[in-house]
Parts: sequence; C-alpha cells; structure tokens
Amino acid sequence: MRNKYIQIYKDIVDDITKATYQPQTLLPSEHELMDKYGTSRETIRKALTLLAQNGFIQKVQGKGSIVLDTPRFDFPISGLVSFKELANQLGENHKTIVEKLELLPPTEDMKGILQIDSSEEMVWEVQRVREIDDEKIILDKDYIKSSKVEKLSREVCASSIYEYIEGELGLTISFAKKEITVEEPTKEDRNLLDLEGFSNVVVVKNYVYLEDASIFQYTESRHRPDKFRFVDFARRTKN
Amino acid sequence: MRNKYIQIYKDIVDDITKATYQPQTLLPSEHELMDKYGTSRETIRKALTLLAQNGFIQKVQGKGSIVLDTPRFDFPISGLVSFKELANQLGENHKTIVEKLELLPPTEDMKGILQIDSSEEMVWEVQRVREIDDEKIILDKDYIKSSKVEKLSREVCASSIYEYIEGELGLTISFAKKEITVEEPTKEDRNLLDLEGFSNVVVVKNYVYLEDASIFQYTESRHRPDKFRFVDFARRTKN
DNA sequence: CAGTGGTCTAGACCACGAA
DNA sequence: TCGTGGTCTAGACCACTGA
Repeated sequence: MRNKYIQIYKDIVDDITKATYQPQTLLPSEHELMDKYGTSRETIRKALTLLAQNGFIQKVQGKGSIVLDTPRFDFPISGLVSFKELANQLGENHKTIVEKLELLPPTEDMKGILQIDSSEEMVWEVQRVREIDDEKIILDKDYIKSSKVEKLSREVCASSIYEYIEGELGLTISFAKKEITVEEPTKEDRNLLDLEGFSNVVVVKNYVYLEDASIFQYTESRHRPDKFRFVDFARRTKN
Repeated sequence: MRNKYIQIYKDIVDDITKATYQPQTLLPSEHELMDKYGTSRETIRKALTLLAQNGFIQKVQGKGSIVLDTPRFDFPISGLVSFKELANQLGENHKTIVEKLELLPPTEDMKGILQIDSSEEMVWEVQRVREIDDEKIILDKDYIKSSKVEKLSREVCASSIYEYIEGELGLTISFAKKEITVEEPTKEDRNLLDLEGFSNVVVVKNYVYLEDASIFQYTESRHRPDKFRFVDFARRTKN
C-alpha cells in the first residue's frame, strides 16, 4: 500500500473527530502505534507530524501527543480555499455572476506581477460578483496567464475555475501568497457590489503558483467588510 | 553536534538570501547535499522539508528543488509575531502606552475563552496603545491567566510581555489561532486611538497556547484600517 | 535510461518528564 | 529509573522527469 503514513494520518483524524481519542488526553505512544499499524516508527512519526501541522495534536517531548480540541472547522478563506467551498461551508444561498471574461494584452503592472517576458503572451481578465442571500458581497478579479490556460468559458467561470484547471487541464496548484489590506471602495466596487453605507472594502490579493513554482494567476478579492472573516492557525517553528 | 538538520537549514537559507543559490534555479540534489554536509539523506530531507514549509524552495519529484524568489520578508503580523518585532521591522518611530493593568475576576465570556473552571482564578487585563509616528494606530487588549503569569508590571507591558514570559518565566508559546474581522469602532476605540474619520477597525483575535496545549492568553488587537496589513504563505498539503 | 525526489525500514543514541 | 518523543543512520525500493 503506497502512502502508508497518509492512511495512518487519516485514520487518526477520524478517531479524533469521532472522539475515540478525547481532547486533552494523550494519543497512544509512538511505540504502541507502531504495533497497531504494523509499521516502523519513522512512518508513525510522519503521520503524527502531519497531525501536528494541521492542528490536531500537540507533541510534547517526554510526555506524549496531546489531542487538541481547537475547532478545526470554520476555515472560510484560509489556505487555498475557493469561493465554491466557502459558499458550501456557509451553506447559504449563493450565486456567481460573471461580469467580464476577456483575453487581453497585459498592462505593465500585470507583466510584472505575472512575470511575463514575451510580448505575445495574453492575459485572461475575469470579473465575478459573488452573491450570498441576494446580496452582492464579493468582487473577484482574476488575471490568468494564457500560456497556462488557453481556453476559458463563462460556464467554467460561473462554477469553478479551479476545478476546471485542476480537473480538466491537469494542472496542480501548489502554493499561494496572500496579502490582506483594507481600502476605500473604487467606483467599480460601488457599481458591482451592494456596499450600502460601507466606506471600506477588505482586499485579499492572491498570488497563485503551480507545482513547478511558476506563477499562473493573480486574484484580487474585494469583500464587503461586514461579511469578511479570516481564520489562521499558526504553529511556532523551530528557529 | 545536535540538530544537524537545523544547521543545514540555516546554512541553505543563508545561501538563498545571499543569492549563492539563485531564484528559479535548482538546489544541488539531495545526494550532492549529503556529500557536502557529510550526513544521511533523511537528515538532508528534513532540512529541505523545513525550507519548503517556510517558502524558500519548491520540491518537484524527479526534477529537484526549485529556489523561490517569493520575498519572504515583510511579514508584519504573520504567525506569532509581536508588536515589538513588527515595529522593528517597520523601522519606524514607535511607542507603547500602557492604558490599563489590572488583576480582575474573569467575566463569564472570558471564563469560557480561557477555559477557567476554578472560581478563584483571576485574569490580568492589559490595555496598550501602539503609537507609530505619533499616531495611535493599534489598541491591544490582553487577557492572561493568573495561574500562568503571577506577576506583571507596567514596565514589562511597555516593552514586551512575550519576552518576559519566555525569557524570565521560561514558558514556551507553541501555537495560536487567529481570527480577522472588520468591525465598527467602539467608544473605547475612538477614545484611545487616532481614528479620524475611519468608520471601521480591523480586529485580530488571538488565542495563544503553551507547549502543553493549555491556553494561556487571549488578545484582541484593534487596528486602524489604513495601517493594517496581513501577509500569509499557504502551501497545499497532502490530502 | 540515469538521475531526481518520495516512502519505508530497523536500529541506534539522546533529551526530557514523571515517578 | 523508565517510558516518552527527537535525531540520525545506511540502505532499500518506488515514482517521476527528461534525454
């Protein structure tokens, strides 16, 4: 069986979420887990390291691994979560309106951001408004390199660009750099969103990279402030 | 030498920041690094895993480890960074004003947040205003369990509570859960901060845990929106 | 095909916590 | 002291990339 440590990881995640292993108690020791899963200690340790990274346990030397009760659900925008997942999690009535879908030559700014050298490369510009409970809450402005994604349709934009890219095109998104600031709404924001009296929008800038470390997309997500929420779990790393 | 893999990690970080290893090029292979550092492959791999987690490299199977140029500096509030580090990074003229320092019985809310059972446990309430370039920008409201920190002085609060706790008291902070939202300013915010015309504050709620997975502090950081910036680096994890 | 990284093993020794 | 997790090793086999 390949990826034994991931199987073990999932198995223990199950046991934690089903409360077979209770919060604030100790997991079985690594030696006991070796016996239980019939594997070597390093493999058990890989599974435990994954659990710790994802906030399920806390390892304490000389003592054991403590099961955490930090509620790990409700991660609306953390990591690489897309709007589709977000909306599903919220379980609310949601809709996506594609305001713009064009293949254009990049501005100088965008050439810098997307690391475009060639004078021929074009950029997909997509603008989508996210509506939740009949209120236009989020404006997503995407810029995608045409060399990575040749075709793009309104249908794909309305459901999920990520599913298309990872499913149909077989590309793998690997990491992202995110920057959150608060700005005054632009005229565009006011036109496209139900901003009512709000005098700020929360801007999430997202630089998205593929497996080979090449940038492939820049997204600017502009949120009405009252509906914005960002959750983060940070573990102190060694030195 | 203990912690060989951390030494190797730091050494390679140096080589990357000094551009000995150039962005977008490949690191030496794991086998070559084994020879260079005279160690086993798993140890090299631990160092490389750390580099990947911290955004310095991207590992690609069958190919090698790509050096990233994602500028990893400018992380104002990411992770567990304290105000002192933030201010130092900004290199600006800054000051901390201790508005409040009291040992009080906890409210019911705070009992829940800090997981207090005993009817005797008290809570330190600290309020500090952060001034940068003569503008009062941030209001930090800390709540600390008296069972973890018995004494606390205005001097400690004015410099760095974390340095006191980790240095003097020998406690180790291990992880934190952070939640970012945008709210309307309270009267308190208006009184203590230079909010001028701003109609929002950015609220960062921080739940801070020690090594043994016990919660020890809750902090609410209230920022003037124009000075707020949060940077995050997210790597997609396996399943 | 050769070279790369990914997984796994069996065993060793060390550092730390609790009794 | 004993049981825990932390580090390290030498070697094996597999999966992927690119020529």
